[in-house]
Amino acid sequence: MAKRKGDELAAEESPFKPLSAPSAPVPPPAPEPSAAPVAMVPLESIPGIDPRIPPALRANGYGDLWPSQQEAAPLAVAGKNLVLAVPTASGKSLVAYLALLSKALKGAHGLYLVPLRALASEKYEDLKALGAALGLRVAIATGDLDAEDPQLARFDIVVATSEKADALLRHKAQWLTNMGCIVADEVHLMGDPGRGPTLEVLLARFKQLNPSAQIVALSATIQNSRQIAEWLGAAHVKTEWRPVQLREGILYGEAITFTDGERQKVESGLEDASLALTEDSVRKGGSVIVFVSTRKSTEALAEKLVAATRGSLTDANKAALAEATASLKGSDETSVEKRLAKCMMGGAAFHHAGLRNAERGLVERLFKAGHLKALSATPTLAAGVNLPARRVVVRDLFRYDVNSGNVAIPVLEYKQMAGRAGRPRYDKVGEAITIAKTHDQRGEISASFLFADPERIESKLGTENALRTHVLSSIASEFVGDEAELDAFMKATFYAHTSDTWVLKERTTRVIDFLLENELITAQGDAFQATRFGKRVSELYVDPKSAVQIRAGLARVGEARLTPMSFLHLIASTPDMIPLYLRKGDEWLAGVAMEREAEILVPQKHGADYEFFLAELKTASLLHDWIEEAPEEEMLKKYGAYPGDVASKVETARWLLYATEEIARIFQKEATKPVTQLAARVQHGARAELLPLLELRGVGRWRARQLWRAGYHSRDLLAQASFADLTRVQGIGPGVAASILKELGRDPEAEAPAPRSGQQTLWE
DNA sequence: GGTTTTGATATTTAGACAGCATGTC
DNA sequence: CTAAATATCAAAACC
Repeated sequence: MAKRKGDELAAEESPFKPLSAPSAPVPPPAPEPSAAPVAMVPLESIPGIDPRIPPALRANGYGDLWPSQQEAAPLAVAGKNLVLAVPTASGKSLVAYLALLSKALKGAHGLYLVPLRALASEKYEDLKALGAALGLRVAIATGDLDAEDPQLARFDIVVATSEKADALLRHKAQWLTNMGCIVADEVHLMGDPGRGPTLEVLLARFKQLNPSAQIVALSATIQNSRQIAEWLGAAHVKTEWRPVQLREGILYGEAITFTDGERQKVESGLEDASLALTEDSVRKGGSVIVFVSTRKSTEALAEKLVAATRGSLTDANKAALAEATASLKGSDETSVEKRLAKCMMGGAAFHHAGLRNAERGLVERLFKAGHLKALSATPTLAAGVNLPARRVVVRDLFRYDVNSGNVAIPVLEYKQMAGRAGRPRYDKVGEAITIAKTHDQRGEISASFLFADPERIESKLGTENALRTHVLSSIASEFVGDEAELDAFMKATFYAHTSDTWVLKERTTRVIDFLLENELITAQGDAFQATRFGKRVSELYVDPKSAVQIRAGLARVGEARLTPMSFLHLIASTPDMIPLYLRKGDEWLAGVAMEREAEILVPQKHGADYEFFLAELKTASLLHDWIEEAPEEEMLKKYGAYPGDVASKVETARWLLYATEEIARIFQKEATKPVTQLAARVQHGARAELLPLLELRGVGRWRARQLWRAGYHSRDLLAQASFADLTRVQGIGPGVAASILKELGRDPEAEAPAPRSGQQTLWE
């Protein structure tokens, strides 16, 4: 048990004593998680566990059951419904795996739902290894990852994002309707206004489709996890235990005061609080993540963090970082990458969603391996893949919100960031530290974050936005055939479980009206049926509002001067595309608006909405530059965007253009061709002239452009080239050249010089 | 004379799922 | 409408 230093002082000054205002009493500290040896329970002693499971787990590095798992594991194995509310990194995945594997060994299928694609990969790797040891087949299904086999039905366990699972249900994947076990990871996400309703509807649907299926919901510790358990008819297990003890504290001046009352001086010569906290920990062999509220802060801070990390780099660290930095420079070198490389050489890095996925992954790997000593990050890192640090500094507890200025971040979010502290196997304790600038702030932070309970989570299904898409999908997938069935389904949701349903009823009626008016569904008496349009919209997984807007735009095709910009703006004006921010220097967009007026398919917005129109145009303009092969660095500057932003806009555009193409197939056949071509251009980021070359395997935008420059303007011209000529083209090596010729029906082996020893060729 | 520091003022603000059918430098 | 950190630019201090 921690010894209290300076009790007297603590009694007077500790921010953890009750505050003066009796109306807001500070709850007493939670019982200390015991750092003492804990009673582990062997896997083999779980009642009824299949004897094949424990050895498979042990072979994959899992040990005995931690206290946090001991109550839940037997329930999971016995096939019971379960809501497990535990802190991050306390081993809740293992409980889910136990449930899935137990069911699968009995021949029932399992589904593991996650909110992030990166998380899907992580869980898939885990389960694949376990499955291999048990003779079970595991697959992954997300928007951007190969489902190894389109016949997902053949797999015993499928890992999927909730949206992907929802999409599969809309396509009436029969195998999904008789799942034996459904795991919902991070169920507290049900309270997210954007994506929560999908998870909620999905769980309600599974409950309806197969009431005997086992549901295991994993949650962060939230106030009303019991309520979720009641809704799901599940046992509720809540623990605070963590394998690595977590200490939360507040830095004020030069010392940290922890919630147990202990004080600790920060040893550093650096002035700035975040830097001092970093140097203090890194010098003692620790690692640090500093959470801040903006991307810019993340970069500015990382540049300064170097002062705190550089001194602690070993030669091995330096070598690894030098190698990694070199790989970074291999790609188009943008200023963000230069900046990142500079930080990395000093042992620190920044991490936010503006980085490309590869860059984010690189930073994560280097930090995990201990080569990077400190990271500054936006909340991406708190919700994403498992990336712990010995010390977590939550620097910014407020974040800008468009509606209300700077607002305190949710307690749940603070807890998730704090929960990243403590690396199992490396650290005895993890520290989560916030910074107080004034004496008063200490008390405020303590009461509002460290000792505060995370918020309740509330269903966000009651908004028309959420209902529009889910009511349509219910009807289109024939889960619901009339008003009574719709009511019955709505009554089975978490929303209905927690609130009066009259609001829901009223909004549902309005949504039905919207769907009827726009001919997404038809009604005969009380019975509903989706139109061809409605069915397709549901399957395409776009917001019905987007689809209606796209249809309206397509109807004007004859009146406008049709260019790529016409369609790019059409999709950018859709609620499924989040537009780029409008910034100070963006006045040029007004000019574009004038020039392009004849090309725009959507009626221009005026007055107060003019800025929205310009923001849509900005997004469309970025996509237009992309397909005109504008140099990336130039684009990033022009739009104030990051590489990751371009990638995400391109991804969304591809998806919406496909939807546009399909909608055109129904209503405006003559528009399909230009849209198909545009979609290909967006996919590759290239002008139309390169499209034939881009169909070749191994040829992307860069190689295609090089081939074009070398005079190969068509596949025919290319087919006549000699192997030697091709290899002289910038970016085309012997391997690619051979593959191109082979694809064009030539026999490169006859022409190619014998491959040098050790060099791999494509046709071996 | 040129450079750095200081200070007032202007500017900006987290994240990321989905179709379908195969592969960038 | 709200806030705070960072960027920017000009003036002042410094070498």
